[in-house]
Amino acid sequence: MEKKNIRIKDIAQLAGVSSGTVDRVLHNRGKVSEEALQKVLQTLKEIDYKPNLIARTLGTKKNFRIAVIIPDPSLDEYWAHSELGVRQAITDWHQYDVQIKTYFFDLYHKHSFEQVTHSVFHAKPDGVVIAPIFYHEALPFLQQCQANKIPFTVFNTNIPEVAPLSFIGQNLYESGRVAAELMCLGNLTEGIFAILHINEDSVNSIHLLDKQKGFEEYVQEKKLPDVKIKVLNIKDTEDPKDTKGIHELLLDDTLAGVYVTTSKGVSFIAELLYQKKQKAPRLIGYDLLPENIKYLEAGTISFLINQNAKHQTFLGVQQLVNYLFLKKEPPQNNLLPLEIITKENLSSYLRSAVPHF
Amino acid sequence: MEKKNIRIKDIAQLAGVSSGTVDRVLHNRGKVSEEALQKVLQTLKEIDYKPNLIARTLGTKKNFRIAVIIPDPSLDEYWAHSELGVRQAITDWHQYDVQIKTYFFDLYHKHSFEQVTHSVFHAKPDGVVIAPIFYHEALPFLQQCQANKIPFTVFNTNIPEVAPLSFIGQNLYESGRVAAELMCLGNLTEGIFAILHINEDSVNSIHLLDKQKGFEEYVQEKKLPDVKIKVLNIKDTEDPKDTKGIHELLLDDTLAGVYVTTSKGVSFIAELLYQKKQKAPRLIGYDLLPENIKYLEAGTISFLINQNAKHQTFLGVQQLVNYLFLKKEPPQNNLLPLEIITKENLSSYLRSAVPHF
DNA sequence: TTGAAAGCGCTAACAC
DNA sequence: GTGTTAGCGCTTTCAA
Repeated sequence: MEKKNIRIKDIAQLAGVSSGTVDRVLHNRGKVSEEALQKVLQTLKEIDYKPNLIARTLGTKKNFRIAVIIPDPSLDEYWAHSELGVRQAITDWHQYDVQIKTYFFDLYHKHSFEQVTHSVFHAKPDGVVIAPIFYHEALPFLQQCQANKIPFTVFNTNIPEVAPLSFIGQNLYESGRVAAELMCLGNLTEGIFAILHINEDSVNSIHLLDKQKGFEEYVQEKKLPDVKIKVLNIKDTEDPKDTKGIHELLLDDTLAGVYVTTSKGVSFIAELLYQKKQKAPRLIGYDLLPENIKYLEAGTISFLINQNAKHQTFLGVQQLVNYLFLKKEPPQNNLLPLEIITKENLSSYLRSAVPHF
Repeated sequence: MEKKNIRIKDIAQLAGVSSGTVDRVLHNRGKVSEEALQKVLQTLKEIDYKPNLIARTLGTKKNFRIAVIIPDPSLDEYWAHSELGVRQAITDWHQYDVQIKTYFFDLYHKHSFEQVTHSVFHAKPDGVVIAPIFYHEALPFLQQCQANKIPFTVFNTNIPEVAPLSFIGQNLYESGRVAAELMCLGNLTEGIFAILHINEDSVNSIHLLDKQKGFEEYVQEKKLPDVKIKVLNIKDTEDPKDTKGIHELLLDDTLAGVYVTTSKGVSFIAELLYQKKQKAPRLIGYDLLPENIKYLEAGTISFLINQNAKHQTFLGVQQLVNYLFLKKEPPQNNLLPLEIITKENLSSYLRSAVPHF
């Protein structure tokens, strides 16, 4: 019963070679005679060898440098959360020889993204974690990484063409469906449902369309003849020209619900509704930003769908480091659950920390 | 910048003692002179030493044996999920010298619980993970563990008196509030709300009362004069005497919602509602049991609150092993989020696995 | 191409 | 009490 674990030494003994040779075979580092190779492969086939990852890590002195590329957190609450995930990872790994360096780019200027990726590439890190917001600019960079065998994990938005080590994110279409479902709850089945894309950095808009599509299709499937869906794009909430549509919308008595597809936008609407103190439409938004929490607790926002920026980022780094450090292959796709946050379950979410690994 | 990490060796050097002494101080194994102790403590205060957990693990040859005590999974779907968490942990740790043995007891017979705890205690494991369903029987056992310095983590239901290494579970009062909140959504504010405790093993009933209280208080706070709450206890769904009340209830036209506090009970109600094809009251239950999933997808069940048995159990084992193996103190309380599952976000939950550590 | 051996940071046994 | 030392399983260097 007390099966001792099989060690490289054991394999060496069984195969009649030295442990060095076994190691060379295991990592096909070459410099192994055909004969020795066969002997080792043979014994490997016969037994179930699982390397001791802990010992491996200790044996490898290599000090990794990994680069995390995200939007500047000081410009955006959502990305501020994301950065917390990096922070977490940094402190987690600090004591080992893993240096995690964060590179910020300006969410609103693709040029700054290009600059950042250039300097990252120049720094030749051992791995990259990236939120590839700007598709067209990210693509060549990631291809470069690929060519140079720099592994990378991608989160927030995927770029499947470059086959990242892993992708962490959510299914946005389903996210839209969930929002629609929550909107329809309790026979809220007539009037206007508004979909608001607020303060979208234009690059993001493609993804917001996925949410919109999910929302629309759900409503369509429900066959609600008395529901009208209205879509509004608001570039800048500071610009009266842009917000005029919103004010009109909110005055409409038949407005039954508002779905804001961006995390930062919903508190703007909540604020307006809160001020006007009118019969409030149901309001659904994203993420546990401080402002959003405030209005969720006040009851102005009915639901928040949690995109869990912190967790996404943390997982991205985690999986990359595990891969580099422990040679542990992560799952290729990590679609996180679409968490529904209400006034009553909010605190249970705020309490529970990001899982530590 | 390239601060090398501080090793025990470094501390020894700084304090002018040997690494053996430092180790003794760090783990207060005694056999250290007051003088040496002070010198080491002093340098420890001056620097920020973080042990290399990886090296520590490798250095400790001890092979741990840990016992997991849960209800027999073959008797109960909920606990079947729980066991999956143990399985996960077993495979995770198998290759290291951690032997995890599961002990099942009969959920419906406290005597079997006693028997199991006896044999566990007899086996003198290095640690225990337990779902202490039977409070009165669990208490003396855990006190025994305490006295014998066998660390233990507790999940599902807490026994704070014995100060477990950690507790993993949910806040049941809040859980009830969430259920009530979901029940009231969309102005479902008149008629009967039924709270059903179904197939409760009598020991569990105390905890179900927490849920009930949360539900009732939420409704009370909402001040809904047209809502009546009805509480039913159904011991055995096979017993016509017990189920008579249910059938009557379901015939009542003013029945607006049904909240089933146990994970196994809700599919029974769903089945009845499904058959009768009547104007369905809103149905809320617990957990992603196969039957429950079926009725959630069919629309008969509106919401499931996920208690995440698998994750709870997995975490329990995980934290104990981390403590034993890496000497990593877990957080004392782990109240997991109250996850709201609907038809539309279900698949996102089914997809996402238990986080691997 | 191969084997032997040092060493990663820590633990624990063993002399002194 | 204290310092020394031999591992833990793996990687990696260095002779042979």
